[in-house]
Amino acid sequence: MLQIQVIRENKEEVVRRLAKKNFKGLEIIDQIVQTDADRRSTQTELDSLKADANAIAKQIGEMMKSGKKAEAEDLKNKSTALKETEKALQERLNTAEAELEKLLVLVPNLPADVVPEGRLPEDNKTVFTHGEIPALYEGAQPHWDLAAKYDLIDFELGVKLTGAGFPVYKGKGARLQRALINFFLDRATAAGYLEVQPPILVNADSGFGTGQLPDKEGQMYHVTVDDLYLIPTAEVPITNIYRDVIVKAEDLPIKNCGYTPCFRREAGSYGKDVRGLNRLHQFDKVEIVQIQHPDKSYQTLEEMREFVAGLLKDLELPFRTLLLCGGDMSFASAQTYDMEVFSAAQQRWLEVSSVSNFEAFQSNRLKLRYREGSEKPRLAHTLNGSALALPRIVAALLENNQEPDGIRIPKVLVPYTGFDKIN
RNA sequence: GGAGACGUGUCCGAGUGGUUGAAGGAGCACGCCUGGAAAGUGUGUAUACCCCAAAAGGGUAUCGCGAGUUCGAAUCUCGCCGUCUCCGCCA
Repeated sequence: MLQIQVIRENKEEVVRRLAKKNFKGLEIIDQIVQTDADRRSTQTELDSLKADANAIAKQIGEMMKSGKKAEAEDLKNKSTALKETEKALQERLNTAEAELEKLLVLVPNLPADVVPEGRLPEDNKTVFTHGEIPALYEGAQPHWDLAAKYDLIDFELGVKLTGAGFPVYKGKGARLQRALINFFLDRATAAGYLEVQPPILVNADSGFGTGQLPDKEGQMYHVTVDDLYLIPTAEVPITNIYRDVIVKAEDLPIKNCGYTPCFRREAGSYGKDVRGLNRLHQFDKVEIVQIQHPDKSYQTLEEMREFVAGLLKDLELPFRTLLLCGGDMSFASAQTYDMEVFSAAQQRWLEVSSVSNFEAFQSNRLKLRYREGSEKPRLAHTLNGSALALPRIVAALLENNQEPDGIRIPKVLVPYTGFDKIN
């Protein structure tokens, strides 16, 4: 959520920058400015009315003490009359505030200046590539066939237990999952991230805090009996740890990491995009989150990007880093890098990580602030990134490392898997 | 899940309808004191929004959250959330 002061004071600039994000509701900005003006004038009026009423109440109190009952009665009537106006104004203020919030929540974050123009994936800018695209032997298979061949993942069984998109990992397949999770967590910890194990169900306040609600309500599984949501990413509970918190400036950056399963309804997905591990309803991911001072958040974004790239290098996977264009970025992000690995049998790039700086967009919803000395609290910046999402990593590992006699495990993972070959 | 008790500021803790944003204490910050420290002592110590070009200053709201009663609520009523104790159940 953008800060109302920012919109109020820099309306032209906001409109201009939103255009890059392909935001079509520019008239919303006008409505916001107008609703805000109404809200403020109403509050001014209401506050002064309340001040009068408070003063009268105080006088009545003094009269009651000194026994001037009759005079107090007069004042009571006067105060009762004020209350009628007060009630109407209060309702108007409530309406204006609700309306303002409803509108503000519709406005996406402003993209950073370096974000390229464009609305399609083709407009994303490749800023880095690494590794050779492997030449596979004759008869190489896509990961879903390999998973069946070596009995690593049972998609059919998942359908029986739950439904499509909930695979069952077995044997070395399950072990590989565990190995990757541990490897990612160890690396994040070594990089200074504090590991946390958050709940994987969250309440509506948390969903709102990171921007999943109300914008993407349909993307989350909703446990209606208890009104809780299954998290689509650990970003939600981890970032919400800092909801309504004022941290000391010297404690920044705050670095947290965590492993959680993630749940996404993925309504509307179909075809080759969802084949095998490409898109699941439940998947595992290690997430890194930072709370940072506004002056340093872009430097931090680059560090996080480097960190994720380091993981992919160590896993010996060919990858590229994209700087997303305005139209392809998420609602809440100011700047996003996507990391994609090349899946050799499918001959396509698969997104395995998204690293973003949200600037103060999430903080504003979260009321996440930092304080410098004795100054007024100011909104902190939040950042997060996948480090990493497992299924597509597994897909690429299986496909790229397949050899006639089995699938080779990258060296860094062997201590975690306990085997160097799947056969 | 059932019964009961409770929920006050960074912390402890007073406060059952009338200048209470909230006594007192601790902690913290700054100053005095000291060779230095402790002790002592003085001052300060929430957040949001509104008015004001800004600062200064003023106003409103906030004692778990929300609604209500009242001229006036931390104090009374209702709902919700949470904590504790006992019972039940259980990994």
